[in-house]
Amino acid sequence: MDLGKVFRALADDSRRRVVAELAADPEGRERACGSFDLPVKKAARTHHFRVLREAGLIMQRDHGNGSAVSLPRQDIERHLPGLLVLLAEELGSGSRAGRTGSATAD
Amino acid sequence: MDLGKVFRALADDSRRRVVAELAADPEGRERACGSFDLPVKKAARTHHFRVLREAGLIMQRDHGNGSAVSLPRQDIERHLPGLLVLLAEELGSGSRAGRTGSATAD
DNA sequence: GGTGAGGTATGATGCAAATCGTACCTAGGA
DNA sequence: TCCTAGGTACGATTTGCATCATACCTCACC
Repeated sequence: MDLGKVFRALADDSRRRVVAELAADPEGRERACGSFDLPVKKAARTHHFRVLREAGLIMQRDHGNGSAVSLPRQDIERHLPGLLVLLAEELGSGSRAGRTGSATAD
Repeated sequence: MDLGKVFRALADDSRRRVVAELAADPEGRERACGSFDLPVKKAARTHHFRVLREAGLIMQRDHGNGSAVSLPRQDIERHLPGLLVLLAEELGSGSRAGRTGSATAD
């Protein structure tokens, strides 16, 4: 697992958002690619999913008509322990502060 | 602490190397800025240190004549638990095992 | 005071990445 | 069958970033 690819993938807000939303689901369910509310057009979205895939941060399953992504949690937790929690936390604090009294500005 | 800045900072090999080398020192000592063997000129090195500083990944102390950097370990461990271990590990495995052609980085 | 080494600031340049439009493909429903 | 919706492929454009050369600054040392 290439740390360079991983960090480059996560450097982009849209891509980080995708992984974070997947990580924030306690059930770890698959999500349709179109279900992410990204501020980009279709082509760019496809591009982002490709970058995430090549970094090993998502798995993509093709339905022909549509496709869905999910998180290889075991792989990620083994190679990048703590990362998913981190991303999920950022997501949470972005829309609402839920941390234990630590209001220190990020 | 801005995850975007952190990941963008760590997306660059030279910068990741700096943090990794600092993290790999069990003593957590300060290091002179010039003591890192980076394949770039002075100006680019200054730039990299600035990016790392603004991401909160290093502290820089100025001597007028020279300057030294160190790791705000507590801060990093609190906000990004596990990161330093990860980087130090990459450094260790990178120098021994054949990484994909990164020795020609210039 | 002069010199040299280490850093920084600034402007320019080249490359990689992000985005878009468009064309195309596949599946499902009218 | 035709139409529509979700994805992908490809080319073009733009933006951001890494890098450099150069000039300047600050200190240590002679």
